[in-house]
Amino acid sequence: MPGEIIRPNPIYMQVADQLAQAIKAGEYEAGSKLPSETELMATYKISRPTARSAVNELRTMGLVESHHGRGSFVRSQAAAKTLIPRTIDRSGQRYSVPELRETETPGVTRIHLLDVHAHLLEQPEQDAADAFSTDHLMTDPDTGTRIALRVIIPMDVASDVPALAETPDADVTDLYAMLVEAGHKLTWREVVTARTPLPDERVTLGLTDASPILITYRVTYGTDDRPLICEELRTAAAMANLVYRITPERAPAKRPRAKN
Amino acid sequence: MPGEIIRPNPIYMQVADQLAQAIKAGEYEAGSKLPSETELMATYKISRPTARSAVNELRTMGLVESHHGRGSFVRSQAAAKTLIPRTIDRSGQRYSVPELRETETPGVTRIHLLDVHAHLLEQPEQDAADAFSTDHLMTDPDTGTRIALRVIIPMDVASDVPALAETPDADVTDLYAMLVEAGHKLTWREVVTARTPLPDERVTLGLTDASPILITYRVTYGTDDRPLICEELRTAAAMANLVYRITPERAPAKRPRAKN
DNA sequence: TATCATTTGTTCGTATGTATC
DNA sequence: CGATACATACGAACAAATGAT
Repeated sequence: MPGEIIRPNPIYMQVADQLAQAIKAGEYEAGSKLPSETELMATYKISRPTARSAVNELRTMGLVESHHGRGSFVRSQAAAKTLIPRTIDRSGQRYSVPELRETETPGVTRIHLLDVHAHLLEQPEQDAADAFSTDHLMTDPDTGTRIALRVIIPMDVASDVPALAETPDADVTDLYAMLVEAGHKLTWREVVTARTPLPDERVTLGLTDASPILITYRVTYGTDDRPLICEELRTAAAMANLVYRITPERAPAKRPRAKN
Repeated sequence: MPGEIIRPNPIYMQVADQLAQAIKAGEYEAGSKLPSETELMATYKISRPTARSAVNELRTMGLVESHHGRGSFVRSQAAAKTLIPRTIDRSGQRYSVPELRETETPGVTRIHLLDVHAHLLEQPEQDAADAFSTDHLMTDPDTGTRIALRVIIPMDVASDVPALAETPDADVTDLYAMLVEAGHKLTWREVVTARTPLPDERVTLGLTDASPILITYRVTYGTDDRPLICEELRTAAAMANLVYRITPERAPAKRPRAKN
């Protein structure tokens, strides 16, 4: 039994803990109002900064959301979420992805590959290659959920498949078709992570708080398992979930992809 | 052009923004020390609470981590992460999942189905059914990353397949085998989300901060697309990523699974 | 329409505790 | 031991959004 912390937890943590447990236990219904900061001050005999810190904890835990001038409200635990299917449909030699409503016309820029993309596209670390980068912004018409999609096409791939260089902002489905046209046999792998959004991501995704965003990197591999293009999708985890269909593979743990 | 916000952003946000951009631009190397709160107070002519708020933003964004008495340090952006393959291997009639090192002997409890699980397992909302719940805790021996896995087996499924009720804490691979033995033809679908950990999750996953955790719900479907069991996996997104292999489907967007 | 009380958001000041070097 | 640095906590004031009067 190694050194447990004897000193009691900070007050704001204790308060946050009690409120969190009460919420999880259903003592506050979804959508109902949390006690105001003034009320918390009274019931727990604490100062306002402490009360604020406690509520702040609940906010970063995603349990409540606060509204200026109104109060803090319990988030519904199972809110209606946009389900984003991460599947690919096949019809003959054409591969299509589930459609998403495009909000703006995509913008194409020429960039140096960042570390993450360079690693996924198996580019040499130093002297990272140039690439086309296309930013799409989609919106779910039902829920208003925004989804950002960035498509990365390395220059060397664009050289081999000139159609890509002409319309790097085409639909992903069409990009796949161009690669097939160029004689590639396509396979896909996707890596999923999550993090708290950066300030500019909050703006583009229309987020009001710092709750986590889901990020997926989908890499398209061509002949000889050569990585061709990378799609990076970002969306608020509280608004949308990803859905995968898992198909059993015959090969025994093919390409486990050694650690970074 | 509707009302853009003219009022400048809060000071602490502006400071956090500038620091965040500097970090992203590589002006602070990974592992290097951020200016101390006192320095921030001087350079930006702000008070201590404001400086603290700015650093706090960077902390919840996962860009820095603070150490009592030492300072705040820039997190390495591309830390070595455990890659968790979410694939299923097939060998004859046996389906196996990639192995994870078990840390503790799993504990089995009997529970009422929670809303999320009930929804995924398509149980009636009211009078939610009972279920076996098994908690596994795994650790990546290389990185020390902890992974929590919970397996949910509804009672009605356990009744139909008595082997499940006997050893609900068996390896998932064996659970699949029991279902196949009972005559089921298995398919899988997985839903991925993310959120900030609750206090107790921080303890079980050994987290020091409030950075996001990845959560996946894998549902195993049997004959007639009947949902049988649900696996819930949780791990820190900063420590581990999920890897999927995407196999094109012939059917056109089969079962889009209407929104919640 | 205007006013007012309530509530959260931001910012300052100050003090003390505690870990690190 | 002392200097530095972050963590916690209190008090105070004003701003801004909201909803009711």
